[in-house]
Amino acid sequence: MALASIGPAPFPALSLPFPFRRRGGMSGRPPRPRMPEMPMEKTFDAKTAEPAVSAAWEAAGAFRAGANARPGAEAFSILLPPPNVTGSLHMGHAFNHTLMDILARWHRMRGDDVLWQPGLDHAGIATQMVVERELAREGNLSRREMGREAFVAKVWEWKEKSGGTILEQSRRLGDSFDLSRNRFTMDEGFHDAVLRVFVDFYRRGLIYRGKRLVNWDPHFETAISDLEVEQVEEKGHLWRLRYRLEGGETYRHPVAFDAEGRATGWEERDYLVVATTRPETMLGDTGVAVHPEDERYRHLVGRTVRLPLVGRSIPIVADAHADPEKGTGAVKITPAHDFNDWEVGQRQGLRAINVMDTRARIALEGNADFWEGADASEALAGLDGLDRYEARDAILTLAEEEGWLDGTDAETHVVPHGDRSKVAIEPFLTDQWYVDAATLARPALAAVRDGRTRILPERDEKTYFHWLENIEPWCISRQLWWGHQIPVWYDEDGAPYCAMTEAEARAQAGGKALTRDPDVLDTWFSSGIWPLGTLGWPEETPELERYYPTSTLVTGFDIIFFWVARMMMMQLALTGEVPFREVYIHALVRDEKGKKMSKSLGNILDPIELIDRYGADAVRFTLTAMAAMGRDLKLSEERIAGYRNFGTKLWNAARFAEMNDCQPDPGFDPEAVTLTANRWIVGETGRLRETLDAALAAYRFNDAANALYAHVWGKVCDWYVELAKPLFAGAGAAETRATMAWVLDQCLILMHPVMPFITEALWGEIAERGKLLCHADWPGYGAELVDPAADAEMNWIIGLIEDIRSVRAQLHVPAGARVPLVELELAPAQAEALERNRPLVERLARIERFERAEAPPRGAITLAREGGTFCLPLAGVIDVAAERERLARALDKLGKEAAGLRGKLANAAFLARAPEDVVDEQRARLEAAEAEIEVLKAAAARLADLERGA
RNA sequence: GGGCGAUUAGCUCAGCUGGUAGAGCGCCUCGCUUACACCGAGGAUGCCGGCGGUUCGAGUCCGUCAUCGCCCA
Repeated sequence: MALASIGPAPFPALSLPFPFRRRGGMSGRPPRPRMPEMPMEKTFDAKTAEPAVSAAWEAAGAFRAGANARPGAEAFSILLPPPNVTGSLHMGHAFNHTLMDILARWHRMRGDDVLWQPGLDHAGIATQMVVERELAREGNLSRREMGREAFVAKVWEWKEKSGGTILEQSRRLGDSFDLSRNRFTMDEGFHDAVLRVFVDFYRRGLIYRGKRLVNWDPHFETAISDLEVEQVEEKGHLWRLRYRLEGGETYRHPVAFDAEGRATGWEERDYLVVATTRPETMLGDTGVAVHPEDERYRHLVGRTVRLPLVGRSIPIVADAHADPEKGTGAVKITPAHDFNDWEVGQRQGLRAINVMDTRARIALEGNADFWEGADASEALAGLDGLDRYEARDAILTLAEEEGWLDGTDAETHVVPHGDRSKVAIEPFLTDQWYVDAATLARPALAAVRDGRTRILPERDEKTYFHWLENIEPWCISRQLWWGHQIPVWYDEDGAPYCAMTEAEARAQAGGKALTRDPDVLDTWFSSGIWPLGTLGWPEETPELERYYPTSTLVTGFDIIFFWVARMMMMQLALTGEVPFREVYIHALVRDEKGKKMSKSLGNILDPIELIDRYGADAVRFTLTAMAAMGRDLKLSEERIAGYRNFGTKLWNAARFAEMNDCQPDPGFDPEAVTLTANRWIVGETGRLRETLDAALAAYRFNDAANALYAHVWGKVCDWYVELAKPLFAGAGAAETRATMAWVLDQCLILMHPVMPFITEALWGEIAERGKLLCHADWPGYGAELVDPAADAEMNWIIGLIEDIRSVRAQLHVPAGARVPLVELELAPAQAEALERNRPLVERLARIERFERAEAPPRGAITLAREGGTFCLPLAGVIDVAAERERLARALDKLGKEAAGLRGKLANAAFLARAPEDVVDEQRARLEAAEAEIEVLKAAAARLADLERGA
């Protein structure tokens, strides 16, 4: 022991200074003897220690791919979901990163070849938005004014300047990713890989161009994919418009009904009433649909109506899309501005007339499609150029004036909105590029179905299947400037040439003049190849060979579709191999009331602020402890404070060890210790390692955190440290000191993945070490360290101490008073146990002396324990009434338990059908309960005597 | 409308394969016993949402209803 106490360090000094270490190393001086005048502080100072620990890790290159890998190690690779360049660390990242970091550190300590790959996403629309806003604030030219090239240059400039702060912030959390391998989705190599995928998919027919309705974002003036659309419920109106029948047609329309719903009154009409939530789109109407079985309108199918305002003659068609129950049962059809209407139009052969521009303003001038069959009018001219909502009002006003507004009803309905712009999406007819997602989905489904990739929790596997089974073509072109420009060139006739470079495209075109498609790719198209792209694909790099497929993907449920499913599809299409073997999907971090954290609600907890206040370890431990699989976590600051206290507890246990000269002994053999308490805590440590590994292997992070907490606080601090105090004064002092040092070292090692900073700091604080803690060997011991005899003995002793304390407290024995303990009956095993551990009981239960007696002294309190009966002679000291109550409470509880057990054991079916060991267990419990009842009854009787006598 | 999930101590939640209901915080009573007051000792608190079923045995499995939440349309 006491190895470091004199002379030079037992290990060659580390090449890395520990600025947080006060002894040795710090100022370049050789290690000095212990300096009792400089004890550890009472609390861990996270603010100063964390940067120092980070610096030590970095100086050592501790997180480089393969660091600390043993020869022939298995690879463990994990990808950081690349945050947006514009991003900053929020609680969701903190949670996500903490879980990944735990896995990475755990595997690294186990000697696996760990690669944790970090990087950033260019995040097309989000970044373009941020930079545009910046430009406006600084009074610069707008995007359009400066032009594409200059704008993109600005974005790059901005990215260099302020992008990637999130990775800096991640270091505060302790993220152990390999920053030397940092990648960006717009890096040159990555860009080439993205284009290659496009070209490859194009050639294989997996990417195609199509003219169809897309979700158009009028704010950003770009197409977006289905996933980027949010359905928002809104209060709106249903307007009824009258479209006049052509050719002087009239019909009888039912207007009065009897109780059974039969028509009893009719009126003669020369018009059809259509109901709509979007009157402004009527300019593009090319039909009216009624349900084929709707008796009210059946006879009108095939006739035409005249579109008000426009004068276009449009047919009445029979289509099941028209719901007789909704509105008037007749619905206007605008194929160019509504997804359902588009379908109807396709089925019924109706024209699609686009009446808006890219900003969702009415666009009639020069609109040949529109004017075909329409009558020019002043009213129409007045609508041209109006915003869609202004146009709505104008049209309604005209309808009222002209008498074709039939009526208005209030209605709530669901309106699609852009998830970034928050404006209503306009279904818009354009040419876009699509990925044939259905084809790509098949292998992605198969890979999860046959277990090549496992998705946890299972529930999310279902979500994944459901989405892929019903997948729609993926629109990947965006009318933005920031992103990977689509590698397609067109000749004068509009024929496309897809190639990696313009030169190649020109060669394909036979030298014709070409212009490049101005659009860029959906951000998710490039992040979709994150696994391959970061490892150097399409080159056959050693990293690709070593780390692909990656081991685990840890990510939130909100990007299962956006990212996880698409990575599966794309990687499989490119290599035939899955991108990851396991996917762990975690839930959302919410505020303490369960609300989603959002800027507008102002309920954001900023992880950096919390780290400043409580330290990164506390934040990490909290997130880990709350990470029950698949459940959202409600984060409260109190909880974080609680786990900060936990760190302090560990710190003080180490401080206690230091004050008592417990130095790690490299030759310590945990199996060789002899004292019961030492054998017991060694066994507990063995159990912890097994529990912890099992929990981490199963992604049961909360189980891991709770096991650590229960061990460190509940076992080591509450009991072992207290037990060690008397032992330090006795014959086993040396063994106990060594065991204490070992136990604490094991705590540091096992806690390190979750609380890396405080453990690394303590590791350096306690002794000179050959290695950083983050590279310490993960132990392989387990339950073989458990000595059942020592375990049973210690638990019996602990139970006895607890009983005595409980009695003392309940009977208001002054906390400082020492009392005698009288042994009445004691089985041989228990007698030996007590004999061996007398000093522990004496100190922890505040016993004055041990006595033996045949019968309980008058006025004594009786304690019944398995294998022994004790008394505390407290006559005169105790509160008799309180004791009566205590006994009554105890007897009541035991009585209930015994009754339950008796009932069970009297049940013939139970005896016949339950497994033998269960039956035996119940019998043993009944016996124990009955024995205790006897003892307590006797005690109650004596107490009654005492009360009568007194 | 379709799918998924939740309902357990005052609060926030664990409870994996059915076999004595747990944790943290909060609360109450004591306590500066030299590791720790970011602490220690002790204590109180549960028709495990309702109903029905399977089982020797159900918080745990099945059905159903209610309430809440999320995703998709």
